[in-house]
Amino acid sequence: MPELEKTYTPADVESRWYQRWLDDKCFEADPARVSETRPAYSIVIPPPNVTGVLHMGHVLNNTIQDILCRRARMAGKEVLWLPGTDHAGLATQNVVEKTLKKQGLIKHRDDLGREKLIEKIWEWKDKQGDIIIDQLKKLGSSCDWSRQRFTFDEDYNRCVMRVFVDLYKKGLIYRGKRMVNWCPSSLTALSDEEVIMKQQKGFMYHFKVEVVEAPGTWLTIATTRPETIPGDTAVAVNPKDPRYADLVGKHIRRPLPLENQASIRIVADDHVDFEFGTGVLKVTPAHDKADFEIGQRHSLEVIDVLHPNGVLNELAGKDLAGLDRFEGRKKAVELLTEMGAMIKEEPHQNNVGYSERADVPIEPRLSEQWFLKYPSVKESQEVVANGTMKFHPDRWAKVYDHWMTGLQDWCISRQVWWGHRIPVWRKTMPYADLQDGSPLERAIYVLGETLSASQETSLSGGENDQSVLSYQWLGDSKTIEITAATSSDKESQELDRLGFTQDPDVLDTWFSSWLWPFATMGWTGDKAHDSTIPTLRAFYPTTDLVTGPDIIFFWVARMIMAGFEWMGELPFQNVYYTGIIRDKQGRKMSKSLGNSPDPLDLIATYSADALRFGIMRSAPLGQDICFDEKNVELGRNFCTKLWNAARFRQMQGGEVETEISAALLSSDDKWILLRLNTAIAEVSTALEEYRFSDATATLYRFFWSEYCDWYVEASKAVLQGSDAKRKENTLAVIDFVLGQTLRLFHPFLPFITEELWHGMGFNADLPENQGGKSIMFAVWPKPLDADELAHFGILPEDEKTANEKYEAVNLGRGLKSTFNINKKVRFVLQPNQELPAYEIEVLRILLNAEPLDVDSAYVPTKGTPSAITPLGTIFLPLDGLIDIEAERARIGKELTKVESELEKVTAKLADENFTSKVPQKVLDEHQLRKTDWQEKLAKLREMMSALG
RNA sequence: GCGCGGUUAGCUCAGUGGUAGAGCAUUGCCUUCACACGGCAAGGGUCGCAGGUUCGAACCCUGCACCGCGCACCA
Repeated sequence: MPELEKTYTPADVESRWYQRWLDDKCFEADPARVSETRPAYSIVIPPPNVTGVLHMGHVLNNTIQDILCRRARMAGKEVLWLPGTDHAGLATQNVVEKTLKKQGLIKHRDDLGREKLIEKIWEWKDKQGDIIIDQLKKLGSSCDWSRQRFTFDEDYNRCVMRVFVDLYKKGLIYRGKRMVNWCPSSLTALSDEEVIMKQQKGFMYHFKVEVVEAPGTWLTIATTRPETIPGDTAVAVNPKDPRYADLVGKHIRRPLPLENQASIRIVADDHVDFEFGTGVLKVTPAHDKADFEIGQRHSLEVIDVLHPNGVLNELAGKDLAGLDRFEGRKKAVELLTEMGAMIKEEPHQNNVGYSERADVPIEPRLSEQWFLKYPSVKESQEVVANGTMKFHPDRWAKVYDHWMTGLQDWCISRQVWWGHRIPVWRKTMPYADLQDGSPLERAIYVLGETLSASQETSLSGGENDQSVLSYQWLGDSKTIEITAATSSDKESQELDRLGFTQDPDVLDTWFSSWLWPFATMGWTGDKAHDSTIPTLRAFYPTTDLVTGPDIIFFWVARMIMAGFEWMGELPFQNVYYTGIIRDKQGRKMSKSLGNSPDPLDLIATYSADALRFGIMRSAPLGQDICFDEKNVELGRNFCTKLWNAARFRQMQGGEVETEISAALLSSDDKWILLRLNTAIAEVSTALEEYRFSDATATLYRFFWSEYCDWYVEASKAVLQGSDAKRKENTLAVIDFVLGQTLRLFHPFLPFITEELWHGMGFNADLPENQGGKSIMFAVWPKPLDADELAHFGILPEDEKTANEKYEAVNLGRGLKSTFNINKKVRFVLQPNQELPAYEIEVLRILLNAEPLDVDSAYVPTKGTPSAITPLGTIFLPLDGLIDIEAERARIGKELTKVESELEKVTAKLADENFTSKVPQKVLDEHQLRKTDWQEKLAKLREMMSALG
């Protein structure tokens, strides 16, 4: 056995083993190895942004995935943990643009232009993109890096294109002019999910307007956005509101812009709540979703007074034009005040939608965008509702169901450059020109003859290449607008060549992410071909998904729908939702607060194992995690303890023993084997139920208190003794327990367990693929079954035997502590049963007694402290140092407690209400308790009177 | 407004009807030949509040309060 270093140096060990695992291809999944006896287990990683750096959320999430994967490997499964990164459209473009600006290379992205900027981003990606991957490796993540994917790599892009065209063909994707969430900072449309509502403290402004038909009659309007008054094209009241009934149909004079105080209609609309404000609503169809709808109902004009970047335009009037929307608000208030229209402004709290990414208020804006009607909704909703797919914790199923019930079409187009470009081309041309064109054009021409006003047809007819053409005759019936959507490279090149213009927009990042579980496995969309792809066949659907509940709509729900739509099957069987990491004060960790520790610093200080253990220990199922560095420190301490316990074993010498002789087992041996059984069962169950903090708690308790504090200390009676045979047997027990323990720990602490596995020689004599090469393939422990326990002669009551001994030790130590004795000291035991020499020796060692006299006839000096234990009475003779008062006080205190407990239980048993209704088992328990307390009381009284 | 989660020792949390628990922190003692990143021991809780069910409630029911989150939303 090679000797273990006195101190553990994780940095060296961790990098050395990680490299070794890579070299040995330990993480690589082989579909060919999957069989009935070797089932597949798979996870796809939630791909971190390419620009990202590892934060505590990643640590939590990936540690959990790694634990699941490593445990699955040990359970004999063929494991695929498929890694990769997300191109993260807008976020990445922002980061690169910002950097280029900082470097003074550009002032605006237009300085570079679309193609050049995309080139720059690719450069950035190639240079910076793998940072987070390297960081995941530092954490110990056992991903199959040979299969690493990127949501914008060539094959992946093809998947996205194919899916788009497929949905387009199915009529689920459409283009339309709608009110969308517009981000004035990023200058793009956003989906509803990317808008977060924030509570705002602002003002409600009340201003008056005069009714045109009845001069002198004024209406008061309440608004939070006076800067949009120039865009007002009506005011609305509730049709049932008696206050304004006679004004409907009349007009008011719009106060702004000053140079164009148009007369606008008073309309009646149910949307208006007459309790709110003054019951009069200004209607700005261009800048409010509800107002837009009112506008539709009443055919109102739409006046857009804002530039896309949130600056007021010329339609806002000369006073406001050129001002930012917030400055414009102040200015509008000033103008209203000057003209005497302002009545009051009062503080007002309302909710404003913010762009999640840019953190600025969004503007509802009418624009032409691409929308998707979600596919496979019904199956997706059902699969979770009926429990076929399980959410952990399951309360998220309700949240999911609620969202799925109220699905709104998804705005999938983004006005940025970095992303999958919408594969739609357009060209307007005289129909006649098609006749002499390219084969494609001629084909269109031929089809065109049969076209009515607008029609769709498939172009290629090929099975793989999907494309669809649609036509729209323009007014003169001689010109047509041709729209082509295609996922074929060849066709898109042809379209470019023919002067078709591709749609400038790119797709929402999540439109690629939702294909992740199958697009990463080689999916092409060609059913015949896909059914032959070994990876897809073996590993889809995946087993578990581990993610944060914050992306349940963004990602999880959409992946489920995509899974059904293109694979005809759910994408994963279980979804585990992690908690959100908070700091000690309960605040969410964020860059801006600077309260998120750098995981790499933590790894450098405490080791990756320590970080993993620390975070798992504080991550209960379904709760947010309150992160405290103390937990990582504790993880480090735990690793040190493990290291030293292994060293202790090594210092006892001898080879690794495997044969345990039943005949030579001590009560302590039997006890630790039973405790190990319990630990194995608890950890296994906890992992199956995704209760990671419970699993670590069990490991901690078992190893630290049960194994180290009790078992190892007790077995020193044998190890320091002279019986070589017994010593050898105890070492065999220790080796067995340590070997099993290392296995149990491995998913949590991959590095140190691997180091010790080899350092202790546990790998020797094991087959290559079952622990010989790496502990990660060692068989997961299972508790000794009834036959094995019988073989070793272990009975359930053996646990009690040892426990009684340990209780006696506790009480003896308590005596010592009470009297401030901290040296080896003489104890006397008056036993209530026959005790073997071995047990007495264990007691002596654990009590640190010198000597421990066993004497049934012992007569203590008056005032000798004593304790009643399950093994008899223990005395601590203090020759000459007796403090009778102190002992009397101690016993007195205990007497009080015992008396009150006895009183309670006696009262209960005397109550007929209790005794007549309670089950027999509970009654027996109480009876027993009563007897115990009575016995104790008697002994204590005896002790008290012995004090004189 | 609707929904979800939480409220137990100074802190972080276990504990789904029968004697209130763990780790950390605190305090005291101990450098004993695996480990001071250690060992031994001690103190510390009317289980958010108010009702109810029950022989018995931290646990089940009702209401309330506070903290956090999600959805919706009235200008």
